[in-house]
Amino acid sequence: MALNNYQEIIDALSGSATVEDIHDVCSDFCRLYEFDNFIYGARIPTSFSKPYFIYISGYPREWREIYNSERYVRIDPTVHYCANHITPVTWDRLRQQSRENAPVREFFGEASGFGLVSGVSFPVHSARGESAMLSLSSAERQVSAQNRIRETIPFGQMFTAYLHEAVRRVFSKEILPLTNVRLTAREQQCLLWCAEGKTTWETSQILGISERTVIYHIQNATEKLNVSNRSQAIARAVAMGLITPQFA
Amino acid sequence: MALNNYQEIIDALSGSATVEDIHDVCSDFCRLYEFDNFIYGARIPTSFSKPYFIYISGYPREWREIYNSERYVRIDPTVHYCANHITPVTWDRLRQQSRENAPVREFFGEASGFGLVSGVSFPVHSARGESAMLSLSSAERQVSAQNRIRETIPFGQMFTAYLHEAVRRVFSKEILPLTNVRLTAREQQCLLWCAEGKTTWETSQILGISERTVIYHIQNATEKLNVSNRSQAIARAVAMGLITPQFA
DNA sequence: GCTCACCCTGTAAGATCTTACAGTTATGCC
DNA sequence: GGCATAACTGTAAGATCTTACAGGGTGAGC
Repeated sequence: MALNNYQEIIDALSGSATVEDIHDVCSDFCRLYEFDNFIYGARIPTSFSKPYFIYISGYPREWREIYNSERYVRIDPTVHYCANHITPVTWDRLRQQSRENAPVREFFGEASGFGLVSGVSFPVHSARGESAMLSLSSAERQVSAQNRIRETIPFGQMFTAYLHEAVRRVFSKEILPLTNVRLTAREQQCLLWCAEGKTTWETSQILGISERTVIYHIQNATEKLNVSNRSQAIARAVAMGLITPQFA
Repeated sequence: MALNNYQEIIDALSGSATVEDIHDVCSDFCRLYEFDNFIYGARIPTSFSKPYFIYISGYPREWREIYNSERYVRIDPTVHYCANHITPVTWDRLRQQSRENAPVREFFGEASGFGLVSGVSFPVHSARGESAMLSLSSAERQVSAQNRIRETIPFGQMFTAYLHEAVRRVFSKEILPLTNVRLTAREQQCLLWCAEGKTTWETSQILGISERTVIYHIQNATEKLNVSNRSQAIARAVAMGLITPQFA
């Protein structure tokens, strides 16, 4: 498959049905924009203590194994950056920012040994609390790759958004039961005011219904969300964007 | 100020210190990519029932007034789309999707009367639960504007991300006191397990501390977050990304 | 030595939430 | 009419959370 421009790549993403399809499209994207490798990671907020992770990786297996066993995710500045920002970042910049930080310097050094010399990382966050990132790497040094990387950034960022949507679609069977709960209007309202710190009685006054009915709705929401109490229902509902208010 | 490419625009955004500066950069962006007008809106999750809204608008004042008084935000499909998606969308597509929906058809028709004929909307979501969107409009019909719009999309999406960051920076005085709470490790842990549906006693067992101490930490977190009880503390902490776990 | 931030713990009364029991009403669809 | 869904309500025991009281301990930095 030869793809000539980003529009075809985006269309190919929309048509992908399996992880392998998506992997291939990412490889195509790398070829098109002259990167050597990629890795995509997503964190789905199915639970706070044990979220659901999705990886699609073209990185060397050996590096991935070292990365996991050494728990490099704790010091990997691309992960930390992408978890907290919305704009792309070049590894060069992260390297500069953490040049005082010995473990990070060593981390970048070790990665270079696997051909991950320079690169750029794209964060993306969904309205449902999902965080994802795509890193594109090059074996060239940043200096020579710099201009090419800079020109690629808009396309990489758009690609990352579509990539995450595609991943979400492909993994829908696994994550939909956990993320596709539908609450009724009353359930949302009761959870909303509860999340605002109102007691059951206060909520009943706000909504003009009895205290018992508020309990009833929150109980139903708790069952739908498959959680064990009000606090967890609120946490899940907020994380999943279920009680986000309208733009009004 | 004449800006020739998107990189200069991005740099100008980074240098902007006031809403007016940002407004000007948006106008420049419109000129550069041959759009006629723009509007940016952001929703900051300071509260669920009454979030904090930020608008930066180049739209006709008269249309904005009609929009507000008629509460068009309830039917505006660009708002609904951007609140739930991460990829850009052309108004053309939204129009097609809702061609069965009379109020939306009329909404688009009325907007056209103010020069808002065709356009594209870019959503962006932050890790802190903020939702924002940028709409770029053209007085041309979609058919003739289509190709230009399509080519602009990657740049528009990147611009939107940087725009939101710039807005966040400029409005930091207003929103930081509400969004920049720092919780200690223990406070985060106690809230996390509480958000996972654990009781105080269960949390104390997980963390290896007494029940009283868990109450103590949750109480401190509740005060820092300036909220009234555990449920609200969890809601706020989740919405602000304070108890998001590490990528591990 | 002092301050500060953080972590830790106990008791007890009262407020609030959870869960069990047991229902009524309205709407829309087959 | 039967069925499903959603909204609504009451009582009561027991679990859990909130708030008030009152403390002790550690490490970093001035």
